[in-house]
Amino acid sequence: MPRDAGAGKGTTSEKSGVTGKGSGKKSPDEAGATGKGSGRKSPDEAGATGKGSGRKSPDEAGATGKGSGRKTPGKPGATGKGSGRKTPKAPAATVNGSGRKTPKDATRKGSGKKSPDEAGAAGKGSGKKTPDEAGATVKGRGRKTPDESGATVKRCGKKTPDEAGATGKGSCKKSPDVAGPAGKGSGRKSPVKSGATGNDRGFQTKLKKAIDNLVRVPQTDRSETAKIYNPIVRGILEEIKKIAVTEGESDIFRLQQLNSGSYFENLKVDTSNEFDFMFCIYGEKLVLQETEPDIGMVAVKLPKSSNSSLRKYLTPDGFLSPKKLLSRFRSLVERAVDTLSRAGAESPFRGLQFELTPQKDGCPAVTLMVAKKRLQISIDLVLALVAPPPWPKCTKEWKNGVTLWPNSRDIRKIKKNELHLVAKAAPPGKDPGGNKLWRLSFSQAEKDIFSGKIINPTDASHHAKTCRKDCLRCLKYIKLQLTGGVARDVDFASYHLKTVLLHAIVKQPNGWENDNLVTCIVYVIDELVQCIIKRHLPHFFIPGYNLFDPAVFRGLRHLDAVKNHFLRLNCVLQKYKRRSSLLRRLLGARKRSLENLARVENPEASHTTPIPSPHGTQQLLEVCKRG
DNA sequence: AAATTGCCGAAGACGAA
DNA sequence: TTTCGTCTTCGGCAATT
Repeated sequence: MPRDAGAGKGTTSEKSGVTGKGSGKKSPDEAGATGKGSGRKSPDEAGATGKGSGRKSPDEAGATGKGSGRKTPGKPGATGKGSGRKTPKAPAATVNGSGRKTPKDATRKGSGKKSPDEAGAAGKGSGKKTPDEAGATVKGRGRKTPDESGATVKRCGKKTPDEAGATGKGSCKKSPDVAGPAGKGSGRKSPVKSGATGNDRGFQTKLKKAIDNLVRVPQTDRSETAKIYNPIVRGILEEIKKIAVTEGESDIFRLQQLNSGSYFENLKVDTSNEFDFMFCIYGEKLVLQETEPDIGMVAVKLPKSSNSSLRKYLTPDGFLSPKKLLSRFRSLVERAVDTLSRAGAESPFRGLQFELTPQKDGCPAVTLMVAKKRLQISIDLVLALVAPPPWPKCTKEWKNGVTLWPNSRDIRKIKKNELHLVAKAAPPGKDPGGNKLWRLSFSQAEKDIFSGKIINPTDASHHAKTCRKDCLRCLKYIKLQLTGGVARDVDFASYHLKTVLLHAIVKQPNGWENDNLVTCIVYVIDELVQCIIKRHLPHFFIPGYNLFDPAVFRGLRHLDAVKNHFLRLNCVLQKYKRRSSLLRRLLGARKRSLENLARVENPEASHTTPIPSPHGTQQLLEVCKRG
C-alpha cells in the first residue's frame, strides 16, 4: 500500500413507480437511426421489442423504469423531502422542487432528477420539456441539464461521439476515424511482416486478456461492496461524532470523510476487497515544523492561543503526538463499531459481522473486517490532520520550472490541494516512541492527478485517451505476481511504481497513446530499473526524499530481485513489440496505419540492455494465465 | 454547516456488427 | 473472435436550500 512507501495513503435506480411505459429512452427505431442498432436495451425496450434484455443489477431486477444519475446512497427511492437545489423563483406554479418535471411529476414534491420514464411520461420517447417547464427551470441555476442547454436528449453519462464532439467533452469510445489523424509520417517503421504462429496468437490473446480483463474490478463486485462499505463508513462517522459531542471533543472529531487508495483511484488490480478512507480532522490551526524534510515527515505544534481539544494529545514538550491521537481514534472506532454491530433488525447492518484487526505497530490505519455471508471486505480507516495550503517548504522544489506535464495550470491546481498528516511511523531511530513525527500524505493531490484530466489529458491532436493509467495497472499486476507469489517480504510497494510512472511522464510526456501500451510499459520498466540500479527514486512531490534510501527503505536487499522480475518481462515485451504486425492486432489497431503505430515508438525505451531469459515468455504467460 | 440534488467522468457490461 | 457503441452504476463535485 502507498502508506508503506511514504505518503499516505445511490443510486437506487429511482424506482419511479412508473411501470415502464412511455420511456424517455430511445425507441429501437431511434437507436437504429444512429446507423448502429446495437447497444444495451433497457428493460422497457426489451419488453417492447421482444428481444433479449441486458444485464440487470440486483436492484434493477425487480424495478421497471429507471433513472440515471446519482442519488444519495443509503436513501433508496424518492425521499419526498423538499430540500436540495431549487429554482429560486420558479415562474411555473406547478413546479415543486428542482429538476425537470412533467406535469405528472409536479404532483410529487421535492424529488430531484427524474428517471427518463418520469421525465417523458407524458408522451412517447422524448424527454424534452414542455416550453413551460423549460421556463421554470432555466433561471438561477449553475449547471443545466442537457435538455436545458439545448442538447439532444440523453440522460446517461456517456455521450455519443456526436454529442461529445459538440461539447468538446465526453468519454465515449470513439471510432478509429474520430480517434485522430492517422500517422503523420515520422518514426521508425517496422519491416516485420505478419508472421503470427499459432503460439503467437495464443500469446497475444492471453496478453490482451490480461490487460483488458485481469486488472478490472467487476461491476457486480463494485455494486455489492459499495452497498456494504458506504453505510458502514457513514455509520461509524456518525457514531464517532455522537461520542465526541458527549465527551467534549466535538471540535476535533467532526471528521470529514475522504475516500482514498487504489480502489477509488480506479487503480485496483487485485481481488481483495480493500477500501481506504481517511477521516480528517479539519479546521484546526496547526504549526508545522519541518525537522525531517528528507523523509517526508513533520512535527506538529498548536498555536499558543489555541484552546482546541487537541491539547489533550500533546507531549510534554508540546508536540502533537500521533500515537496518542491514533490510540484515541481507535477507541472511538471500536465503540462505534460496537454500536453498529448491536443494531436492530431494521438496520442496514444486520447480518454483518465486524472484527477490528489488532493495531499494527507504526500503521496509521484502523482496519475493520466486515463479513456478510461469504463476502468479506476490509475497511481501512486512517485518521488524518488537514494541513491547509501552502505546502511545506520541502515541496518547494517541486515543479518550479516550466514543465510540459503537468502544465503550469495543473500544477497550480494540484498545489491547491490540502495535504494530510497521518500517524505513520517514522523510520527506525528518527522518532523514538512515535511521539512527534507525522507523515505527509499527498493522497488528495495524487487523486487529483489520477482522476483523469491531468493523467489522461485530451488535447487537440490526440482525441483518444492515453494509456497512462492502464500502464500503471499492468505494472501493478506484474508486481502482484512477484509479491503475491515469489517473495512476499520485498517491501516494494505500488507507491514506488506510481512514483516511477509520474517521473516517467514528466520525462517523456508524449507517446502515451492508447495504442502504445506495450511500449509504455517497457519504458516505465526501464525507468524503474534505472532507479533500482542507482538506488535513487525521489518522492514525486518531495525531490529531496529518496524512497530507495537505505535509511527509509527496508527492502533494499530485495530490490535486485524486483529488478530482475521486471526485466524478464521487459525482455519478452521488447521482443514482442518488434513484431509490429502482431502488435497491431494485439492492440486492436487493425485500422490504423503502420506509420501511425511507428510514430509513437519510443527511442528511449531501448537504452537498457535486456537480460536474456529463456523463461521470460513462460513467466509472462503465467501472468496472462490467470485470466 | 449540513443535506440534497443534478451533472459529469470513469469504467464495466453486453449485444450487434 | 474482436470491435464498437450504448447503457448503466458509482463517486466527485458544485450549486442550492
